[in-house]
Amino acid sequence: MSANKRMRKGITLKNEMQPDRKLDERESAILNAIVYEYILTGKPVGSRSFVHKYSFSLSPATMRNIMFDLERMNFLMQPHTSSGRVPTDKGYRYYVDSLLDNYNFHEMVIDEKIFQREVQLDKIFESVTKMLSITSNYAGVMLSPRPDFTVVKLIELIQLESSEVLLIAITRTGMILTRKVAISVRVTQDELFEYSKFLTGELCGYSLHDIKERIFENLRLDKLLSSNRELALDIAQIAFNETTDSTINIDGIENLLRIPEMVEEKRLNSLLNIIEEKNILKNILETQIESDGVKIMIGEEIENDRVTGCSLVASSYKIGNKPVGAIGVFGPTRMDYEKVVPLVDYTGKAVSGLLTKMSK
Amino acid sequence: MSANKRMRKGITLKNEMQPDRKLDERESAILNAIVYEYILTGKPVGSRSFVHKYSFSLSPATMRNIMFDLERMNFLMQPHTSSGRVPTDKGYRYYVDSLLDNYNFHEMVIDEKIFQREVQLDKIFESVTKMLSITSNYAGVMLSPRPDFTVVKLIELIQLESSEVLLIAITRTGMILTRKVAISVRVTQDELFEYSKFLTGELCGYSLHDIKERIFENLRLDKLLSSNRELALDIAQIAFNETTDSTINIDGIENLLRIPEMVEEKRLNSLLNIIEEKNILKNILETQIESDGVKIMIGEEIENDRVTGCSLVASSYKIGNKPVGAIGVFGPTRMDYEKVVPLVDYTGKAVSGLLTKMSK
DNA sequence: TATTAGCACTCAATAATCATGAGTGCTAAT
DNA sequence: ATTAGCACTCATGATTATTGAGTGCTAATA
Repeated sequence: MSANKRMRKGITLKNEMQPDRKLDERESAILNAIVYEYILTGKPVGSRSFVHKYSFSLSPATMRNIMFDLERMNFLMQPHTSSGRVPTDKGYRYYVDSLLDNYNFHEMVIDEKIFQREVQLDKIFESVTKMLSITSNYAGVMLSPRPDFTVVKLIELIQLESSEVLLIAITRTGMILTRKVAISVRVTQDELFEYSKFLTGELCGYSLHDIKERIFENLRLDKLLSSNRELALDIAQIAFNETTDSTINIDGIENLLRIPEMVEEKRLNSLLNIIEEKNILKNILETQIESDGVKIMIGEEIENDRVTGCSLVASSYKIGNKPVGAIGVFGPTRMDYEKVVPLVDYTGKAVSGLLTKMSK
Repeated sequence: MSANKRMRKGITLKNEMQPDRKLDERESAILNAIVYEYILTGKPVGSRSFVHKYSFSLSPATMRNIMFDLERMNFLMQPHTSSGRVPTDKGYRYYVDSLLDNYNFHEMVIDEKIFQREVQLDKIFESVTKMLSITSNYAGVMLSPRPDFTVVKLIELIQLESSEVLLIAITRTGMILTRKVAISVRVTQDELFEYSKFLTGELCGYSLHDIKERIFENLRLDKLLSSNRELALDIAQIAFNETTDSTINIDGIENLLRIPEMVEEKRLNSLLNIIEEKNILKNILETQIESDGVKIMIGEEIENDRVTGCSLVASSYKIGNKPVGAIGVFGPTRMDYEKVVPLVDYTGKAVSGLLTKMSK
């Protein structure tokens, strides 16, 4: 008898994980409902009230048996004996995967004008993160494109001091990079103007990365350069050599501080770590650039010792077909995925569209 | 009999504030020691242990009498009857004023190289706030100079699209302002180069404020302008018309979250308000620009409903003799003023020195 | 007259006890 | 396979005592 079997296992295997098997339809529905309920209330889900609240035509006892099975398969856990059940990371994962399977990523009503009003790129980054945090009520994050892979459109040199030149590079997306370069020779404003035209001519259309890696070599090899042009190249080479790294924007930390469970010891520490050391989130987001669509990292799936009990819903965004950066929403494991997932998905697509349009 | 007098007042006047009078030396010393002790421990200071710890040659009873007097004069208060005393805002104020009187603002050992390594202005702002927060263990804040009052050194126009021009203004302090301006006429790169020279010639040496308020008028009145120059002026006028506001940098909020008393209800709210709405701190700091030296705002002295139980130690900084911005340390009222005050003072002077040097 | 010892009183904080109720697992009946 | 029933667990919250550091006031003292 399976009740017997269950009983015996209940005694001997209680803490042993059960080999994975496919959940039947009822189990699946119940697991998802439990996770849903827990996300809603934050309280361990117990058999009696749960059966009642969701009008399952099941007795609490049966529910207990099912919950017991789900626990043995590591989808659920009990904070302490004789308390209700709480989802494990694996439980959340199951829930989220079902969500992603079923979700119809249809249009959402986010005003695209938020984006279109902004002109300067870093303002866009700011307003996107702010929008993400406000509409999700968690923290919004955005990883800017690696400037390395943005394409230069225009280069301009300006004299600052007799021995200092400012190089301004404007990219297709409208990013403005400025670099001061010290020079030893005196040059006139008119000469600089010439250099600018020369540099723009040679470097326009290439990415910073290409410029750094190949262009200078090629130019120096292929052509007989006048000493003037040589100097122009020197300046540019110094300017572009400095590594430019992508930046991370985070907004809405205060939302997280308003969530009671985030202010508890370990999670508060995760949070403080993240405020203090933005690179943590940056590294995490960087792993998401290459993957398509919405990606969700739950609890320990975020492989960073300093972050526990948190989740990240992320999406890359593209310029044309090339993924260049990522956005996301960061919050507690018990997050309203149902709301956040489509938000991140939609925003990612909107940002892609906008940047693609801008860089034409 | 004064004991009698005290007694009677103790009954009838207990909660009535006593008119101000000058504290005698012993009272003064004791008050300061109480505040000091409270800053140290965070626990209400009681007569017995206090007398013992600080080896006063006084009995606890006498100490109680003195504390009673100090309470009547509103320097101290009791969280509840029969608990030790806690400083009021006025008590902190007294303590801090004594500190300021006695403090010898001698050299501190902060590595000035922190500043000198940075070239770009906003990097400096970031590193100053970071430094303030790290060395104080509270939150560091910095209000940038009002760009309005920075002096333009150079103007450069760059063609972006056929109908869009980028104006770059470089200020004496090395700040780089960029503005996109839409134009209806077609111009060549060479013409823009001409305009740039013209604009630099006319506007160099004036502050943004002056440029906005007077220069354009004057130029248009005094000279017969070619239509070209007219266009150049139009572009500049549009670019400069956009109000540029000073920015606020805040760093080290996480330090505040590590202080238990800051995480309690009302103060946590002050904190959240400040994270959410940076303008609050900005407005507060703005009131400090004009005042010289270190200013301290304690508790309710910060006249903002959304901030309670906090203090700000601030100092303005100058370019030459003109105060242009402010820095500060923000933390709980129970702050280690003795450490923070000289830090802010020194940093203010260092920033002044640096900016003054940069703008020469 | 200023200080202090002594006393009665207050009150926050802690620990100890108890009741409650929502939960469990297991057995046996359906 | 499901469920009713039962004994058991345990977090939570209320209640009560205990303790200890504090107070204010009186009366004695230097």
